[in-house]
Amino acid sequence: MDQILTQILDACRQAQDLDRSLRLSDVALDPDFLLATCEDLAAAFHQAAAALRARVLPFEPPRVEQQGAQLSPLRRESPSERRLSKKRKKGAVTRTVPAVRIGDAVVPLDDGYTWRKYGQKDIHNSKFPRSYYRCTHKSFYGCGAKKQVQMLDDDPSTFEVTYRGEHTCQTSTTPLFIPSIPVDVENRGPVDGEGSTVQLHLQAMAGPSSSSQPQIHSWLGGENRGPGDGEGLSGQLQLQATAGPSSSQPQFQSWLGGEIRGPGDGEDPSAQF
DNA sequence: GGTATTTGACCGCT
DNA sequence: AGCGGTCAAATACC
Repeated sequence: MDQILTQILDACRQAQDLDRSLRLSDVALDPDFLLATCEDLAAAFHQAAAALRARVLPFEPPRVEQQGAQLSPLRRESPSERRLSKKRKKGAVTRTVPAVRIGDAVVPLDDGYTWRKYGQKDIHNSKFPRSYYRCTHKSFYGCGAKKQVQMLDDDPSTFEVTYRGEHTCQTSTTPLFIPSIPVDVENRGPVDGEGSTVQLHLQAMAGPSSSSQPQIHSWLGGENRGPGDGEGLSGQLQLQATAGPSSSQPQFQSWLGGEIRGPGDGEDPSAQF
């Protein structure tokens, strides 16, 4: 548990650092810096939340649409996908995952498991290669879980992730894409003696799907800048941090929109994220 | 030295 | 025959 608390506190410190940076204004004018920082923050809180879920909830596989389920009308199968779907084995499940930038690399949002890459292939009629991963604990626990990751041709900010097999290992953290429970973490640390409060609120927002929405936005310069624009987005992860008791406005807001395809959209919003 | 990643080759399915 | 999925040797990284 100490390790989880350390993760949370580290994330909180990052948020406080950003708060200070924003007050200094210079770096606050750099959208690239802000985007990178927000994404780092999101990843840090995400990992802490995953670790907490691993403690709170028993093991549960990712709640995702079943393979072969009808796709959203906004997301038609490409020829290659149609071909692949014929070949996919029964039981495989696919979902779209927002991309996050970690350093120079763009990777799918962490799903809470640890994976080992064992292959990569260029796929016919796809611009981007497909990567193949298996559970890191395959050798130790004989865990047969695998996943395939591929960037979408028409939306490089989104990855299509296909899961196969089930995790039999117990050491992996519980996946992030499980029924949402609001997580509120308050850290009333002695920073600057002001009793700064950093709140993390992860919540799923129900609504009609809209795959045309960009997946990740910086709060500066984007078309979608806040909750108002978020209406109608499905499966959004909201990360909002406020710092300082005297703040009359949020210091930053990062919106990560992870649309989840399939007929389940809107029917069972609690199953998203 | 151990572990993870890369990448060409191989195999099975359609 | 073409393609996707996996293997395994080579390489990189810690």
